[in-house]
This record gives sequence, structure tokens and C-alpha cells, in this order.
Amino acid sequence: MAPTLRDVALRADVSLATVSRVLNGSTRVDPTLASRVRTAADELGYRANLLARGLRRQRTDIVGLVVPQIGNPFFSGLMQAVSRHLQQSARTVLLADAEDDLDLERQVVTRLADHGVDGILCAPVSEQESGVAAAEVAARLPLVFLDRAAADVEADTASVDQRRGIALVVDHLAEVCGGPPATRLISAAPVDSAARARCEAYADAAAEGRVADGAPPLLGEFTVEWGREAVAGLIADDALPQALVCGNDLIALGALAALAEHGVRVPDDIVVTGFDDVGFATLAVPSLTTVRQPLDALAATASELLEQRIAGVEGPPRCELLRPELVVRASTAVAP
Amino acid sequence: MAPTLRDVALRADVSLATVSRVLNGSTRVDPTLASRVRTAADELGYRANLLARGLRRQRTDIVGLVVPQIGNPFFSGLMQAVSRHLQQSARTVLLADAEDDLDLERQVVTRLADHGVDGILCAPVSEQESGVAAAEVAARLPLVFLDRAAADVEADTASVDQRRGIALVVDHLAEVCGGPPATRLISAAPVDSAARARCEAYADAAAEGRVADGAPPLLGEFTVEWGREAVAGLIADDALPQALVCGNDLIALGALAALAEHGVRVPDDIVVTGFDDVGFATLAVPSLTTVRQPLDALAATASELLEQRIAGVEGPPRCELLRPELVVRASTAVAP
DNA sequence: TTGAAAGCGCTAACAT
DNA sequence: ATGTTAGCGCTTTCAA
Repeated sequence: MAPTLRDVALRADVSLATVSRVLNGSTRVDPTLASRVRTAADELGYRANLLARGLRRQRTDIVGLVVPQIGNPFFSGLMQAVSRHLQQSARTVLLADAEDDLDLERQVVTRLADHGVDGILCAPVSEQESGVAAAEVAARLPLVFLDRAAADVEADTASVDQRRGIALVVDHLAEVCGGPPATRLISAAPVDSAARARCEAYADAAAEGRVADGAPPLLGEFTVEWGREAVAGLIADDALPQALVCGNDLIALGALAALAEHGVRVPDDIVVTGFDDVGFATLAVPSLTTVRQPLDALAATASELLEQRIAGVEGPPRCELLRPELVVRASTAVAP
Repeated sequence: MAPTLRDVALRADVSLATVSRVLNGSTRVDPTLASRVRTAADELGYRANLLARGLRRQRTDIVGLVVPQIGNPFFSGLMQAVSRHLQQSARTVLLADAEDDLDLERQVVTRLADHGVDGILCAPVSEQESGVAAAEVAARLPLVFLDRAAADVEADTASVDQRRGIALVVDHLAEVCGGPPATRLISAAPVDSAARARCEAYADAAAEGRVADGAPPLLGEFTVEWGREAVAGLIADDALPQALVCGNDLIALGALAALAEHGVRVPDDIVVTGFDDVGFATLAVPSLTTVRQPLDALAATASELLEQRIAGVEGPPRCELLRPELVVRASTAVAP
């Protein structure tokens, strides 16, 4: 069996409490005893049982992170950024993938809470329907939304200003096209808050005449496949506009692939934009103009909000909105 | 405070033991009592405290998964596959990224063990140097290597036959080139076992004259950047061969990008292969010929090995070797 | 079948 | 400064 505090205490010939004190550095203890304890612990290869500690302290130093789709590189990037930030606070991160499934999301969120995590960071699958599970868990422990939010839940949120991101794209397109271009939006159904914000911002731009788009947006999923399919449809209908505004980079990459397959040249025949700035955006041919979400700042902000709640800070929900940035690449590089 | 077993017992007017029995479905209990308990639990919104349960049972139903680099889509795919498999066994997965860092790897592996996970799946950062931490933890609880292994550790391993993968590539290249082609290997330094196996298999093929390569392999990292850089170097030296064998898809994608930038046509001027078959391999221009690793089978096999060890199966280390598959795409599609 | 009670390993009052 | 002890919430003998 693994050695316990008791074993260390016996070997160092001190009480359990002393061992605990030495190993946690809480109270002052006699240096002689302390070194005896440390030696004993080393010799035995003692490791604290974090379950017992968590049970006793009512605090585990674990936080849960729930993403909607680990397969989307934006979210694996976010995971990495969050892990890094929390590692520094000596926290363990318990990661879960909801696989874009509401039931699974509810399950994993509940399970995390049952495991005694100190708090949860969550990018909810659905703005409207993730709320029930989220509200349930938010009643038990601190919950902070990141990147996306769920309606009707009193929780802090750290996200990126999606509307501004779309505005950046629209303005850029107007500039390279020398006036409001004929565009079409290919995005995901506005199930999550980010998708909705992007759609709405685009619709507003169209209403204001900053882009010329009388046709309805093409709404599917945030996947390469959907980007391909949507473009294939447009080509089949001979309905390609001047510019394609894609709801995220995966869609844009699919769109570029489909355009290339059909011999449509980008940016000469049509220009294309994405959203997120995932690593592969630079690799696409042509490289993809897109909106960069500040991953690191997002992770830092969300972590900070959560830490404060865990530390017991009360108050109304806070919403931190970060600024995205336009990254211009070859997919919109039209000759003047 | 969250309701405990005690609260449920009080409300249902039975003993703690009875509540526990009902909720775990272990022993037979009177249906009347059982329903009373269930009602009480529902009304209180009772949730079992998994820390307490774990402490008592000495089993948490959590397994840890340690990957060397979450940013590599091969590993995020592996994570997803493993999560899915373990979810079915009613297990929670505690995920950790070692960020290609031996110290960090050691830390996270130890931390997982401290958190009382029932077992650990690990793709070690280094074949030689991950061993110490791995052996340490393997002495405490079941450890299974997946995809990669560490030397000098008695542990089960589930991996893919890398040598066979390289053989598939080499044979394919010989076929499309009409004889042993002049090739060059661009891969990662043989720090991990997979990288080493790929290098060795390639060296063997060269020694056997199945490819013509007198120059040393270009060894860096499994990243897009390295692929770019290596190819830029070859171009600068005017040393491009007939075919580039890349150690993984990231390198190959970087290579394709660099070739495109310099106006070298693939597959007309040079052919290129990858390894892993990550999602973006189909999106590259041209799409990438590569070796598909059976992610799902890998996850299933590793999970199964671990489950058996957790269940107490003894015996010498088992090594399961899975077969990879060649996926031919445009990057090697030379006209006859 | 049900209940009482011990104890998983640890921390934090409290007492010395 | 150190030790003694109660108890975190649960499961599981053991007795009834």
C-alpha cells in the first residue's frame, strides 16, 4: 500500500498534525522536527492523498473545462491556453468534450461538479438550451462562460466581441472591393451565442447597405464539410457572389477547397474570409484572411473571473468583452 | 450546503446504509423503502460526493490521459477517441498536456496519480527520458502507453506499426516513380519511439536500395514550421529530390506550403507524403498522401489493456501493434 | 432485509 | 510549538 501521513508520522516519531503542518508549510514548526519529517516522507516516497485532502478541505484545486467540440482547433487551442494559465495557479484541469451534444454536455458538467471541482469554465453548446444544466450547476459552484454564453444563467462571461469581428471583415471587404461588395454569409445555425452574434452582425451590415446581400445566409455547422457543401451548392446554382464571409475558419477552409476543385480562383474571382485564426489558416492556399480571437487573453480573463468567484467574491455577473483583430492574408488580396 | 447521504436518510427515515444500498443498487432492499429513498434523494437533488466515495472505495473510476502535444491534431483526435471509449465505461477522463516538456510531463503524471486515478494512458514525450517518471508511477498504479512507448518500463503498450507505415510509403513511391526514387526524409529528432521507428524504417529502406538517399535525414520537430524551414533549406541548396518523405502530416503541410511559395509544383516536380492522416491532410493543396493511423482502434486497444490491468489482470507486459493504412491522394498522383 | 459503527487519509480546532 | 481528536461523506463489514 501507498504510505500515508500516519506512516510518515510513525517513522519521524511525531504526531500526524506535525507532519501535516510540515508538508503544508502552514504553521511554524521546530526545524529539527521538520527535517526529520521531510526525511521520513522522502524515504517512504510519501505522496499526499488528494481525495482525502479534498474531502477534508472542501476544496480540490481542480477546475473543469468543458468545450463543445475538441475537434475544432479553435477549442483545442483554447484548452491549451486555459491549461497553461491554470497550471500556474497550481490547479489541475479536468477537461471534457461535449461533442456538440446537449445531453452529453449536461452529463459531463454534472459529473465534474460531482467530482468536487472548485469551479467550471464552459463554452456552452447552445445559447438557449444549455441553460438548464448550466443553471443547475451554477447553483452548486462557480461557473464562468468563456467564448460563448448561455441565456438565463447568472454567470460571469469572458468572450470576444463577435459583432466587432464581423464589422472588421465587412469594412475590409468594402475597402478591397472598392465599395459595398456582393457577399454571402456561410455560417453555422445560430445555436450558440457566437454563431448568433456573427449572423446578426452580418445581417445588420447588410441592412445598413455595407454589404450587398439580398439572399438568406447559408447556415449549417462549423465544419469543413459544411463549407465545402455550401460552396458546391452556390456553384451549382451559378450563384457565387464577389465575396464569401465564412462564420469560422473551418467553413472557410472547406469553401476554399471547394472553390479550388471547381477552378474558381481566390482572390481573383472571389474573395473569402474566415473567423478564429486557427493555425491552419496560414497554410490554406491561398492563406486565409480572418479574424483573430485573442485566445490567451480569453483564457486569462475567464480564469481570472473564475478564480475570483472561487475566492468568494460576490456581486452581479460580469461580462468581459475582448477585442478581436483582423488578419489580412492572401484570400482577400485583390490587385488594386 | 449540498445535501449528503445523511440528509437523504433523515428525510426517508432510514439508515445511511440503506440509502447507500438503494443508490448503488448493491444489495436487495425492500421496494417500499427503496422508493422512499429515491423520492427523498430526488426532492433534495442529492448528488453523491465522488471524493468521499473514492476515498472509501479506493477507486475513483477516473483515468488519466497524458498527451505530449495537444496542439498536434493527431493527439487531439486521439484524446477524442479515448474520451469516447472511456465514457462508455462510465469513466471520467482527466486530461493532461505535457507540452513536449519532460518536467511538465513528470509533474502532470504524478499529479494524476495523486488525484487517485485508477490508471493512466500515456503517450510519452521521450522514449529514453520519460522512463523514470513513468516507472515511478507504474509502480503505484496501472500505466499503459499508447501510440508511443518509453524504454525500460514494464507496461503494456498499444501502438501502430510505424515501420510498416514507412514501408507502405516507400513501396508506393517506388511504384509511382517507376523504381527506387531519389528521396529525402524530413522528420522529427528520434526522441519519441514513433519518430525513431519511422527514421529507422526509412534508413533500412535506404540501405536496401528501395529508395535512393545518400544524404542524412533532416531532423527537427513534428511541426508545420519545421517542414517549412527544412524545405526552404533544400530549395536554397538546390537539393530537392524526387520525393519528400515527411515524418508526419504537420511537417508535410509545412513542406507543401514552402514548395508552393517557391513555385515548385506538387506532384509534377516533386511528390510528398505525410504520416498520421490528420483532418487537414485532405484540405492541403494538393491533398496529401499519407499513412492513416487507426485512431479508434488505438484508443480501444489501449483502453482495453488498461481496463484489464485495473481489473487486476496480472502478467507480463503486452504490446499490441496495429496496422496502419496508406491513403493515396493528390500529392503523389503523378501521371503515368 | 436493515441498522450501527468503523474507517478510508487528511486537516483544523482545540488543548497542552 | 506540538499533540489529540473530531469529522469531511461515503461504503461496508458485522450484528441484529
